[in-house]
Amino acid sequence: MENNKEIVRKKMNTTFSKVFEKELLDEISEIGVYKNFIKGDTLINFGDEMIHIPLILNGAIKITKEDENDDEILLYYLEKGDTCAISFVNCINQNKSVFRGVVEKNSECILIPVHKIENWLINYKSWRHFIIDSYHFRLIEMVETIKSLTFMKLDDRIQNYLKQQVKIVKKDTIVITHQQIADDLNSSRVVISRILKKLENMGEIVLGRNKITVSKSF
DNA sequence: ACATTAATTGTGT
DNA sequence: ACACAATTAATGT
Repeated sequence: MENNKEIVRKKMNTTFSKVFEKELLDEISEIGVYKNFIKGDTLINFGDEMIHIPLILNGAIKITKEDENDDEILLYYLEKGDTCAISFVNCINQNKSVFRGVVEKNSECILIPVHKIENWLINYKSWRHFIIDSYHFRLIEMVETIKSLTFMKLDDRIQNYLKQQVKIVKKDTIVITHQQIADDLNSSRVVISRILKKLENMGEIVLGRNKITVSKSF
């Protein structure tokens, strides 16, 4: 694949040109592998060895963790310009992944072999910043999530969830069932249905089978 | 066009 | 939480 290099370079320039310095961009085009993932693909699973770090060009990846009763907890989504910060820990100590990453929306990624990661931390300021920022952002986001878990009513959690989805698909119509929402928020379908109905009556959203349309002001 | 069926959503207890 | 009713989409005839 000789033109892989070209693709990587072009893609990097559109999404990451502001983030990384020239030399690093060069290295990435040398070594990165461009990959396309479609919805439903599993990027990384529990126990998998981390051999690559993904840089997300677009689309969305859903990151989950399994709890004791092996149901999944939704941690966060990776979107354009993101990377899986948590996975760096795994790489650096050669650990297996504790998380699962499933493609939520067709995504383009550039895969970076892990052995480069550490060198770049030393050699490139922009890389350091990228990683640390990424960590910082995740941390903030997780704090928000915890806050919403402990303090916020399910009503608000659903609203947050919907906002998130709207952002991901960039449309105001989400294709999803109540059951799936319930799974993501660790609630039950009936409760979700009731709250969604309430939101519909308040004019915030319009419900349809397998879809939810949020109003403009949402 | 109509009937059947399965999946999703709504509601009362 | 459960059970059941109602609605919707898909499929076959």
